[in-house]
Amino acid sequence: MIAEVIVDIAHSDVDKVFDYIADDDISLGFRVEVPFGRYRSEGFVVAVKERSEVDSGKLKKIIKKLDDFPVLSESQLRLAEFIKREYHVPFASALRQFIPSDLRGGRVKEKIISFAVLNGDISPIDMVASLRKGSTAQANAIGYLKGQKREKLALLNEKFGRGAIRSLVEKGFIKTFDEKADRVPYRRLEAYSKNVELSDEQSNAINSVLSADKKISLLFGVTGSGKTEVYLRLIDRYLQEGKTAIMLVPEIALTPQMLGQLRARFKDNVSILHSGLSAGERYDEWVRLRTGEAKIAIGARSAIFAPLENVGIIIIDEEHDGSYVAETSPRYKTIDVAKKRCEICGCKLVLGSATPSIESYSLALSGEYNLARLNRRINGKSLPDFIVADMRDEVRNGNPSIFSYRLRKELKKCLDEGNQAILFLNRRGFSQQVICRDCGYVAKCENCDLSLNYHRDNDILKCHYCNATYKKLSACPECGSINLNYRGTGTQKITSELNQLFPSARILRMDNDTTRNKEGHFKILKSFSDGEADILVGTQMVAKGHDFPSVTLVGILDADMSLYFPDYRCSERTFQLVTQVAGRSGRADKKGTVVLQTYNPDNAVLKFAINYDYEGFFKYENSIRKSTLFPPYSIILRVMIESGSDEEGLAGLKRVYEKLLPVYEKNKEKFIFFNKMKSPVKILKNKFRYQVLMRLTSDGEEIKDRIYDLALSEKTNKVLVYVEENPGNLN
DNA sequence: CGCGCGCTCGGG
DNA sequence: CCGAGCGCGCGA
Repeated sequence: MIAEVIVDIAHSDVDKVFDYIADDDISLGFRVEVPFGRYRSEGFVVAVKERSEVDSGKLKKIIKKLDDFPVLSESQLRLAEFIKREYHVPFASALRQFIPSDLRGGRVKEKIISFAVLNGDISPIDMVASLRKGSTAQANAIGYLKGQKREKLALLNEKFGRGAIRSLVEKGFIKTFDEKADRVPYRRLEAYSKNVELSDEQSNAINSVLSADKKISLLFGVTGSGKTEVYLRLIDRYLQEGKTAIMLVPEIALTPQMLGQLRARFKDNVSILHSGLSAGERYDEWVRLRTGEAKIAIGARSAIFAPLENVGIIIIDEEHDGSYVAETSPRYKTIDVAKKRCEICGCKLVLGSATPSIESYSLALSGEYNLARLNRRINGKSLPDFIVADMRDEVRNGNPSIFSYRLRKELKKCLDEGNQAILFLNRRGFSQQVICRDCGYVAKCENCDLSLNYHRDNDILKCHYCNATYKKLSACPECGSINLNYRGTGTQKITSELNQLFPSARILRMDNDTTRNKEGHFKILKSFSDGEADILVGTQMVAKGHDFPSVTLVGILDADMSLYFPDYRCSERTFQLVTQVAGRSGRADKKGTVVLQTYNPDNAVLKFAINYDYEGFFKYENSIRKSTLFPPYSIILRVMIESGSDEEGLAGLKRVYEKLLPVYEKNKEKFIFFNKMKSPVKILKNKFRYQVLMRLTSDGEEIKDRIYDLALSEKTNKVLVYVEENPGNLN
């Protein structure tokens, strides 16, 4: 028999099928070790057949199977083919997504633990009596084991000494046995079960998803409307039909509460895939899914590759979240992969959000998706009220602080009443835009209507989309003020100012610095949830999905920050962030308040957010995208050229540009923009970076594929070339 | 990806 | 004449 093998080398030169002679026990999906060139390589069997077209003299035998089961199913293989095609990566890169990374190279296997029990045929009293005088360690060990059924051998060795234990084993007093360890993560989570009475809206939403003839539903529910319960019911429903389920959440939302809720409901049926797991835990969870022992996979974006068969439903919570787009190769879009998986498996897909992406809502309105709504919070609670603090007034009134008068007042009230507050600092990366502290004016590009970035190195303002440059402003063109702000504030500064304003308040800080270690943000959230602090100060990560019943105040310190970020999605992101973070306030029986600090209280996006007017926002933003030709009304393509050497990088840029130029020349009507340039952040991680930036009309799919192929063919050892589609930033 | 082959260039 | 350096094609 012949096996078609993809060697596990992610390189375009070897990205093709190689035939090997295989034994009968090998079938599609097995990992195998094969002779390759003058070395050996791991590989994936992607097909088996009777005969090969290759000269029989060239054919070699598979050395061995690497696992005793196939690691990939047919449907997973088809999904891998989609990843390869869609994102132009070698087959091996696509296949690697489906297995725990430590499986490669045989780095993980099942964990075996040795246990010991007393030999039940001999009475412990006789054992002790037969010991030589002075064998206290052995006697103690017998005494210890008498009280319990079994104990880990490693622990006994540590407690009583390796010699004593070995001696007891030799005498036959202790018997040992091996057992496969359960590395089930989060086993000790408190079962956290909430009121499970369904509202009419929730029942309707569930029925709508189940009965719709469309495979994909958008579940559009305001914050606190009980989307999670809808997900759980849907999963339960498919489980009862004997099917399996995948639930994706943003990495940051994998909180103890959420995991606890799933464990409480589905017990060992749920498998948690999380970046905080050890390699062994990840492997075990993967095995539990693959063998059918667990039927629900929950995790961040990579859980879309979970080894489940017979999938009934895939749920993507907070579907608008940026973490669903992979930032490293393969740069897959989780929603697109999920759609493909649904197509292959014939299952349902539910996209849930309080603030759907412009793209998703467009598709729901056009009838591509079924639209299910949850318009009210559960238990009839109203959404929190917004108080807008105009920071221009604060500056005028001589308040230089980060905190407006209104925010201080509300904070004091909140603390006095014994409630909790969240302060949200809206910072993505570091602020490079220019804002007038007197009138709120922000410098924008004349061609693109996007905010300009300040470049410290040559002291200019630059548009990252069209490369236009402007002189640095010395005074505000609107009001003439010289009070221009070129930078933002950090969470530390806020924390220390808070300490002075409210010396007795207990403050927790949550940002990239404080959550670096493994379960850092779990700990912070748990501690806040347990009431160990009064105020939580943080960046984006405090915004998502958390449920803290005692929080009655949310402060948004600088709502403008993301509003003028140089990205076509900045309005969308701002609307989403303000809505999400506001949704943390007043979730239980206490009324919530949100103080929103801004230099632009009249800004349309903020006004829509304050009035909880998603529909209004959508119409506004959608028409801007349409008229300025930004996604979903165009495709932005960015070919990145990176090299350790500036000359090589520049040469690479020239090669790529010259390759692409004819495509542009011949298809000008499909291009909105086409140019080569230095990347805005020219040196990153010691690499010189250049780019060809393009915007294609939305019917430019075939051109897109050609650009991928032409650009990637210019990749060399020294010059890295990759393509980004609608990139999240243009650094 | 890692390798070996063969071509080229430059030094001696 | 020889060795180093590089581009290329191969692997089943």
